[in-house]
Amino acid sequence: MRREALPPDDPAPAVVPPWYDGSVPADARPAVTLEHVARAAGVSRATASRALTGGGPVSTETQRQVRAAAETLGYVADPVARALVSGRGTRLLVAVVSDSPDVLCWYLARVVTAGAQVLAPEGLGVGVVPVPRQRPAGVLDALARDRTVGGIVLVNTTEQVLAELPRGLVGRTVSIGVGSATVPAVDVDGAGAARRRVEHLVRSGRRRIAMITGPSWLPCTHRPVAAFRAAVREAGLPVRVVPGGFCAADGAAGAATVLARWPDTDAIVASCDEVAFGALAALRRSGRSVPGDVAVAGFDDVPAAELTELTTTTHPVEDIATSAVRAVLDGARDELRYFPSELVVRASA
Amino acid sequence: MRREALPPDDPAPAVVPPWYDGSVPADARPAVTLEHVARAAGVSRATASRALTGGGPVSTETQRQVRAAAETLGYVADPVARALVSGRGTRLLVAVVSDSPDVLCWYLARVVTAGAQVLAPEGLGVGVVPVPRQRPAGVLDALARDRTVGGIVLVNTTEQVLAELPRGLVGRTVSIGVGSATVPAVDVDGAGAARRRVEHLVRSGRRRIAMITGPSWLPCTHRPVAAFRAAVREAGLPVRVVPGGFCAADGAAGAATVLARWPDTDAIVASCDEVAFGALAALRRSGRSVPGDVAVAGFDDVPAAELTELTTTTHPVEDIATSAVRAVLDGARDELRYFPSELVVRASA
DNA sequence: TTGAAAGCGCTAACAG
DNA sequence: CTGTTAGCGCTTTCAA
Repeated sequence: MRREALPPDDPAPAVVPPWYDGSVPADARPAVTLEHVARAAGVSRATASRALTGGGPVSTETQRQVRAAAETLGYVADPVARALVSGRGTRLLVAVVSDSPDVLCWYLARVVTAGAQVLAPEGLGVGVVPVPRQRPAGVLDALARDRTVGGIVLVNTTEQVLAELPRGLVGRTVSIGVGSATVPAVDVDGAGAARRRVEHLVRSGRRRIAMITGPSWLPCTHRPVAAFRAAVREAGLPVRVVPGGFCAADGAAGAATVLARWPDTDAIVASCDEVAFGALAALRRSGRSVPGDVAVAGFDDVPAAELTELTTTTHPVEDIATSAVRAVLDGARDELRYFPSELVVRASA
Repeated sequence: MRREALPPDDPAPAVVPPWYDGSVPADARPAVTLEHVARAAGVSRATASRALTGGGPVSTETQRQVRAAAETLGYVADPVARALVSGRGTRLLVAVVSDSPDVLCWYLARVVTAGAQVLAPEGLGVGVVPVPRQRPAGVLDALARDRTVGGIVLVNTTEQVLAELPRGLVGRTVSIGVGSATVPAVDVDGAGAARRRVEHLVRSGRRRIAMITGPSWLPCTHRPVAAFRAAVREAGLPVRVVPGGFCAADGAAGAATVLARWPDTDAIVASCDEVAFGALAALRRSGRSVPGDVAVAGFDDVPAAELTELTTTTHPVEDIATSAVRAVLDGARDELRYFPSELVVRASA
């Protein structure tokens, strides 16, 4: 048996089993396995496993020795083997709640990439899977049953998705946006972002401020709207809110509605930069000058915002995604957490 | 033994082994395994495996039966188990050659996300790993040794990385950009993009066209430069080329150099949109009007290009990434392939 | 508290 | 061409 013949001090055995001589390169084998660590520490594989994972009783002394051995040997548990036996999975999925199959937008891309960077050192990967908004249960059940998935990060979460989340996914699912009793959530402080923009506009003399909201089916957009209402009301200003979305077209339509309903509007707060760009275009078409007649403030601080001198608030997408992924890795039992959004004053407001 | 007791027609055994009663939900087990397929087809697991993977001799009739059984049972091979035994890995890594650890840019994000979408249905994931430009060998060797990595997509590939690619990675590595005898490559047709922009500029009356190049350490930027030189020379125009990069600052510096060296320049071709934006800013600072005095054409067609009315050429990043990932999955033996880049005429040129 | 042993689902050598 | 057998590296029972 190869394992018997293995010298304890040889982390990379010279004898290559024949089945590795084929298509798979010999050096694709792990340099150091649990067996090596166990031998170095003078214990069994089982004990070494317990010491390393904390999944059972081990004496403190043994644990110390095993950990030291693992450290010196540079041992990293093979996620593949671990996943096979424990069913913990080798990848984390970003589940995007969406009606359209074309789920690729800059926001999702940033979430996925941040996740990929966090997970790569752990030997894990990320995937993207669309979840139909109307009937999410089918896809969610399939994910729960899929041995390769270790956890889920929910994007564009709705109440329905939260309600229909299979029990098997609880404890390894984290939402970006709204959460529930069983699903912790992380999000940007959209309420603060709304408040800060209103405060800035009021400070600079605006008195008739309108908001173009995000898509109403998306629960995480409700908080900023509520915060906007509260902020303008506190300032003694009229509450002007029109429904919108996240696209430039929504911004153009929203701005048109605003101008039709309240022609004296002197500032527009948009749900995101894209919507602000649409509003900007509509404003110019209507003959209004920005920021002369109407000030415009966006949200996200995308690269184009700097280019077009759009006043906006930041959106730390990478921080949020990283935190969500870490939370999944850590058992998804943290509380809701909001990440700060800062005002970036440029020419448009 | 559980396997013996398993009725052939019960794809999801009712008896749950005790070790699945813990933290791992029972339904995380695969509904139907190779064993079920084999029994249904009346053959051994080994034969079923051969029939399904094509990795050995099987009679056509047996193969047909096994495939039919797999089909009706809805069998999908567990990538985890497959990876464990075959060493084929459970994830694909996007290896970004870069000096800075901050490898996150929109381009990489699009590549990673496209990859994640292609790989998710296969039960595989993606990861991102930075590769130091100066001494890539260490990281590359580690990747070759890592059992969890199934393949590599190289981004920002240099000759040195290609030369130092471990043998174990050959056959499962594809480059986006330049390739080599052992590493197939896919890329955008940057040469065509350069030529098309020059032709458009010449058609619209420009006669003194300068190019701001990409980073010179990046081999895939050389082709567009060569194409630019050839195109202006063919048109009987002076060849004006200054070194640049991919950032707005490179564009600003490049434009300043161009104006200092050839003040009568009437058009600038940029290595990418970001550089074009920088050039635009520098041009305006110098009092030149765009497109009146100087036309500017970019490359990539990022969202901001539409917003700022920048004439540019498209960059089908998702198509390229998808094709690279598929090529890795298929054994990385395809030829070099260029994806077309189309001219998008807007106000700036 | 520890070790021996079983086995996750699959592939590949080997003998028939 | 097929079945038997032996594991991949790890976790988890179970008995000591």
